[in-house]
Amino acid sequence: MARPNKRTTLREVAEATGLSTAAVSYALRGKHVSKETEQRVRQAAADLGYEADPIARALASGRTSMVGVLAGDLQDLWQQQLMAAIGRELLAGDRYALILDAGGDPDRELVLAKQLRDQRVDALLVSPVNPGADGWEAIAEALPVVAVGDSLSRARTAGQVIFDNRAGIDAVLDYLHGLGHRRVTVLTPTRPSTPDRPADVYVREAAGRLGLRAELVPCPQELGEATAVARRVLDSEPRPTAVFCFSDSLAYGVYAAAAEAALGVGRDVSVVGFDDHPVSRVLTPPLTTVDWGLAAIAAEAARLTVAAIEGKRVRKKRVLCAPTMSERGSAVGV
Amino acid sequence: MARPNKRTTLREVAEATGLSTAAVSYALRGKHVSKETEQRVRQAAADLGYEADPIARALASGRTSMVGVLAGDLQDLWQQQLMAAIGRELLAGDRYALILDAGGDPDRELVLAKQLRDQRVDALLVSPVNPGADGWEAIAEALPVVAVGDSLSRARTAGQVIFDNRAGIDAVLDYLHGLGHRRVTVLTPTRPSTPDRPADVYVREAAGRLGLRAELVPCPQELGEATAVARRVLDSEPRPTAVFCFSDSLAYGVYAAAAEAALGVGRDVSVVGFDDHPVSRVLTPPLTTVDWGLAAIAAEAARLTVAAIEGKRVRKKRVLCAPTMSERGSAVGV
DNA sequence: AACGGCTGGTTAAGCGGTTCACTGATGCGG
DNA sequence: CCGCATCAGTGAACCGCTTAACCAGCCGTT
Repeated sequence: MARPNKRTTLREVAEATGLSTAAVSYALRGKHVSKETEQRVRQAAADLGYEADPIARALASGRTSMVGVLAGDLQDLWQQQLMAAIGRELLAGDRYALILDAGGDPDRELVLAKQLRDQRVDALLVSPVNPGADGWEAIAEALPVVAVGDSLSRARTAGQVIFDNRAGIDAVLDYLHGLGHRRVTVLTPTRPSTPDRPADVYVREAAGRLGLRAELVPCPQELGEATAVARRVLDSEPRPTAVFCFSDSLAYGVYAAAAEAALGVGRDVSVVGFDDHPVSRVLTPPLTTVDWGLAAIAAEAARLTVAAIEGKRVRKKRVLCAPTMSERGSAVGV
Repeated sequence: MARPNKRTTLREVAEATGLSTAAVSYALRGKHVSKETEQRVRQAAADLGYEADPIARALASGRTSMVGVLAGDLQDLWQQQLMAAIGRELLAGDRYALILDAGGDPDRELVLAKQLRDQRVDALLVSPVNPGADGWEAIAEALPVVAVGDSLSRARTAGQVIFDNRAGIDAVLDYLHGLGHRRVTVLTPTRPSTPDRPADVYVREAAGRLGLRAELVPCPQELGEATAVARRVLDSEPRPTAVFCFSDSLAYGVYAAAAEAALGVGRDVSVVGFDDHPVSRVLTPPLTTVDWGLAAIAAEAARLTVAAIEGKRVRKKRVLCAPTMSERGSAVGV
């Protein structure tokens, strides 16, 4: 009763055409009716300016045409880019992205996921998020879940777009090792409750293999806080010769801290990022980073999600994204 | 019928307590029932794990607890930031942001606004968007519209958060003039169908007043395209001594183009931005820009929106954001 | 004693679609 | 010419919640 705005309803179209509401409903979705009445109904609907109410439709059919998108941390600029791209991609397919931001808090992810499920979204697209916790099962049971992220998730999903993190990490550490670096600090996103992420393990393994000292330091994505952490890292004795950041956002913090300390990035300290955000190439020196192909990721994620909703069986439920090193000027030999 | 997942329904709670569904409905919203039954119902609901279905509720009540947010162009990094902030802000008030991106296409804005209306969002929050076109009236009639943007909109709105664009533009051009610049190129977002935006007018007026030559050049926000445009600007003869960009994203394009041409920003050409995106301070030299106070904007926008939904009368329906020049190293005297 | 006014609750009518089960024609092979 | 499948279309039961309208007590008035 809240909004007494008179939308034209299905019933009115039915009356106008002298058909039953059922017939109209079918006709508008091109099912089960003769070509002729379909045309008649379409015409009448257009004349009356009828458009189906998504809410009513959702209640009756159980479908909403909304996809819940759960972002791990929208402070991360790259994730902002990804969300924007996913939103566009879904909209192109006449679906809406309901984007929620866990703000880097792993405990929050599940709560938000449940909220999205209660909103009756048709599917859930979780982006860099850790679906390791219990409770995800219950959600995956209720609706298709597509995961975009670091590592293969053993949870049941309708699809996964995976960054081959091990390959990316190996590539970067190999690269740094080749340049002669032996003391590397690795800035990782803060994720208090998940101490043993695969990424951390990959780093340790690669470091062991290469015989270099890699110190893992958790770091918030927000620039101010990242700068503060980077400040401490650059102040530490002995100073690492290189800093490897798990996201370009974190690398920006290192640039800021280095500038404050009058240290030259690419001269006094090497920096490598992990995303290839557009602005990274604008920095001085341009940030050497790892490109995952954001556009493709967004497209694949959307494709898998839509396929899952429509119940189509997809050829590849798992898409592996290979890393490409964008070698620029921020990392040099010691 | 689509999802046969058995949620607990209101009816089940009613049966469990021996009350009518109406009583339960009232009780859970703390209305019209005795303290005692309210407790009893709450308990039963908790025991059964009942949570109201938002869709059914929306259909019956006409309220969805979703706010439609229309972004003018999510290629702009600052708008990404703004959307993220608005999303957080609304979520904190138990509302969801349904964010759609017009991608810089003014013709698209109205279409998307209508889609949001049809989704029965409780309110519409339009961010840097031009609600000048016809058709907005019809939307404002159907639901409260809050505008965040450059200029005072004469359209009926439930609230406005306005960047005092004239003040910002004056400040920048005064500043550049004071530094001795007389030939300035102004990069403005592309908005084909709105040739006479207030901002353009402000620029012309200020330029006239100060006696400096200001050339307006439209430019897409996407970095690659912005770089291309900037390239042409920097190649032109005579080269402008300063480039004033209507968003920091555009300024990044100028940085990129300048680097290619081996021109030093702040040496061979001055650059001023218009947003103060976090990374702007990380560039070399740090970008001189105009800060509007993003956090406050997001908070005010959310406040106005929520107030409008709840029908509260607000004290200030119009919030004017004053610009602050963040004077850094990218603009210097000629 | 009759009356009016709470209080705490019930009944039932929606909200605007979807979809299942069913009916009346029509077409068609045998 | 009959039985049977097919096609178009209808009726009505939902989907799960909100809310206007009504009702039965109970208490305090005049």
